[in-house]
Amino acid sequence: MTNGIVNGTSGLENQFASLGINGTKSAYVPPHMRSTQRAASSPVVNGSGWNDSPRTSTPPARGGYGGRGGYGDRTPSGPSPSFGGGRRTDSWSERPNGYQGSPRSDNSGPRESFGYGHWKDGQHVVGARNMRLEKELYGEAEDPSKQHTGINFEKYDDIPVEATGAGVPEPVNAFTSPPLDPVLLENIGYARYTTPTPVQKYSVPIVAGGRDLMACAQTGSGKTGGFLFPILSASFTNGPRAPPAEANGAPYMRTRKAYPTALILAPTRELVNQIHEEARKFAYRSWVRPAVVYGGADINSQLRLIERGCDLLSATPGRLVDLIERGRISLANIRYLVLDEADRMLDMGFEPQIRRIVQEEDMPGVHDRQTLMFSATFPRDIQMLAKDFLKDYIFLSVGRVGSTSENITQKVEYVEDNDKRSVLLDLLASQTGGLTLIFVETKRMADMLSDFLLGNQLATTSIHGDRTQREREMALQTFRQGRTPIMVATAVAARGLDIPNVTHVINYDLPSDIDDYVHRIGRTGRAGNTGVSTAFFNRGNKNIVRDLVELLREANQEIPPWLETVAHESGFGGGGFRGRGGRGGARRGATRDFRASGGGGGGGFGGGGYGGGRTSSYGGAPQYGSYGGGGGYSAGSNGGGGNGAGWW
DNA sequence: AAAAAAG
Repeated sequence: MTNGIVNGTSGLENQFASLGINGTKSAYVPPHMRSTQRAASSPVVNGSGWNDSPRTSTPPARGGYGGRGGYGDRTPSGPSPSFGGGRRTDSWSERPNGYQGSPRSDNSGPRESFGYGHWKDGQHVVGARNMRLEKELYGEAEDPSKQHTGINFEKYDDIPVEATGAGVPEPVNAFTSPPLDPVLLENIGYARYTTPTPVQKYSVPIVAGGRDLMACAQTGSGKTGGFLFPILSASFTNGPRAPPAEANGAPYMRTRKAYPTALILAPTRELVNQIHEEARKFAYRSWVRPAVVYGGADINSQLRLIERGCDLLSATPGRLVDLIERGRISLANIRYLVLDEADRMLDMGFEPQIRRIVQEEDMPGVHDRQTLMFSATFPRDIQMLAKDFLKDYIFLSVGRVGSTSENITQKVEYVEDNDKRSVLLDLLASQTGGLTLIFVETKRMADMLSDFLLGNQLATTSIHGDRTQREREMALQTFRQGRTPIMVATAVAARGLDIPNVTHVINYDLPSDIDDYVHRIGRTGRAGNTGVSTAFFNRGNKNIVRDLVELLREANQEIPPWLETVAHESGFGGGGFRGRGGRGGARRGATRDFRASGGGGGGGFGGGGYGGGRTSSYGGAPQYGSYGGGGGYSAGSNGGGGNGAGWW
């Protein structure tokens, strides 16, 4: 049994492997060689007779799906309203009830059925290709808003990974079958993902091995794929699970209740929407019907949609509870529970709702499901809370432990409240291209500031919780498209949103919690791209200054001397009480497996299985060795601007 | 103290 493994994905053994020295592992392909080699000869898919399927960086042309049979009917007819009877068997449960998976969401005519698969007689019947749908899901090869190119693979392989817990499996180094289902590999190819990110390399075998997971990974590091890939892969292979018989014995087909097998919870509506869109990409042509529910939108249309298929459900907590109360969704069939932005989901505002959904409805217990938690930050007290929902989990930490990405150049400027507007205008005037996201602390300030910017002929939109859902989604859309390249936002946009081409995040108001800061600036510098963040700091922000300085130091950022002085002077005073009971002096930022640092002292470890895992930091290959200047932001504003320590 | 999440 391995109690703890510590690995860097560019560790020595991998370098040896690339030289052919280590014959036992799959050959390591240097990052810069991967796409070319793949396009030239090496098929991604192997081990299941799919080697003849062409794979290039673009989806194969129609008909290029030249695989073999074995998936049964792949005729263009796709699923028709006629199937649905008959008996099936599957490896998840044996129920002679003729259940064939979710109702079709493609019952509007044969042509519309293209792109949707089904499960029949223990076989995954993959739907025919649907070029219109593919275009919608994956975009054009040239459309940058639909894809994640620019991924800095060189940097990915310098990212240290730390996995602790009993029996950590070896990471995978490529998208291959096994362990991934061939249908999923096809979809990954359509989405033009070529190499798993570090979090995916680990999460795939961990989830495939039936383990629970607490994953702490940098923003923009592929967390969504980290849970969607293993869940969808297993779902494709295992087929649907028949819903349990209702207590009243009524045949389930007569109820209009949905029985998802995977549930993904996230803290904002927009994030849930984004996850759902990713799920649609990777569930393409399979039997799995992704669905999404969240508040602020018409519930009846959501009800109609989940009636047409709801196998993998992305939801915000409030609307989900509503639908459970209405008897339209049951969690009795859940196999996989995912908490995205898990530290937020278990924070004061959400924890009671989460507890209700997970523990007080009909969801299978912790031993009868797999639970996965993901976040960029994972404070120790939240980890302790999280153990209620996990069993003998593996803790995964990707990236500089508990710190932010060096892809982001972080600047801090001293700006009095009264000067913020004019400094902001100067800052925006010096912008060149790219999108700018401006964070403020209150909804009212978001309105006022966006009005102010609009009054200065700057194409600006805003997003916050008092705007209608329609307005929120429109704001996000015009921002993404660059029609309003400036967006003023509250915390609603701080987490998880993946908006390509955000080059600048401005903390017009600093948050009081350093983790909020980490998530906010994580809206830029995504997927290996670089970005800039600027924070306006003044005496009102003393409460965050020590954590901020510490964070900047860990991320190898320049620290303005005056800021260091302030941090020093605030001593014990600033921090102190954080309003979140119990957190007290718990060190923030340094996100480690709390089990490894004496966490057992407080009441033992729930699962009981954790023997002696240890955490040690990865000290091997030079991390971010090539990161040099950062591109012209180094000498700038921070030091000079006359912000002496005398202010304090 | 504020934001988010049900209506």
